[in-house]
Amino acid sequence: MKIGELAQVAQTTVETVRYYEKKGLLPEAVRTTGNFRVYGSAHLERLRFIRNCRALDMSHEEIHTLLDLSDQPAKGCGAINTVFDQHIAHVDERIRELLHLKEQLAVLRQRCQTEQAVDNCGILQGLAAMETSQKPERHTHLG
Amino acid sequence: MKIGELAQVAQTTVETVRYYEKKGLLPEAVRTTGNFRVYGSAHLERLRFIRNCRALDMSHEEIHTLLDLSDQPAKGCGAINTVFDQHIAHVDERIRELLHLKEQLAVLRQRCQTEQAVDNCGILQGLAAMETSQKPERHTHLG
DNA sequence: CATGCAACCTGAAGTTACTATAGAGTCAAG
DNA sequence: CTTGACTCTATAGTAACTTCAGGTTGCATG
Repeated sequence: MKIGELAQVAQTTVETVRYYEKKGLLPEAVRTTGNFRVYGSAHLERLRFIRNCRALDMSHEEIHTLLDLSDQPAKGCGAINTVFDQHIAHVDERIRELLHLKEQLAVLRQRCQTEQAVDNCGILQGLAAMETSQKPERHTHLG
Repeated sequence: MKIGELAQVAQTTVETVRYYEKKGLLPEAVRTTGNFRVYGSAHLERLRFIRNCRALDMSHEEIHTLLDLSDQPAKGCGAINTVFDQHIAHVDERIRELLHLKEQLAVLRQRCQTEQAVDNCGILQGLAAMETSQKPERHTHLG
């Protein structure tokens, strides 16, 4: 099949497929005489795998690692489980961060219940006065 | 004060300060004869405000809007509250997304409790077989 | 006075994971 | 033989910075 069909059955776009190839997540496809890419079921499987990992918010780096590991059947799957567990930890971390943010936002929100003059707006006052305690170190690739 | 001191007291970096100026979040600073930027307390206040908004994961666009609104004391703070409420909704949405992810990850994780041959790894099988139901439409700027 | 060094300057490129655009080539149908 | 859908490459844009290269400024020391 050609790239359009591949993209469609894998629920993604043509541009994304070409992008994955350029980034080395998908192996290069065979070309027709007219220079069109041609794909088989192995490509489709791999692309589906990648898209599923992305749907779980894994980074390309994580996916690359998983693909490399699964291409080496000699080794067991311990390393795979490790990558997976680390990713779960990323997600947990980000959830904790966001819950903390939500709390701070709720506190600020309470400071302005009614429409007022800007000078009296409790939210603005809070935003100006807050002490930036949180350092923006990201321990996760999740935004 | 010069840019280094400003950055330090506002808990950020020199590069970030220059970046905010270029992007129009911070007004341009007066320069010394040697072309060094010089800042006063108004700049510091605004920079702190921006950093606090960033600590709450607001986008530059949201911050820009807030700054514009607070520069117009004529109007009330209704619009400000609206921006704020929308941001809270962004955070909530992202939390929901991540909780959903976490659930899917947990299910997958259960499929491989022990070290095995790669071919038998339930996680890999799951990643290959999953149906990409979730479309990656982002209703939030939070990654 | 020369020299060293930290702090400052500008402009451009790199980061992530794509998306979008421009301009050109391929191929099957009418 | 032309139309139109599909494909190709290469480049730029997105968010919010960070990093880098290469060049000043200004203060202190020898």
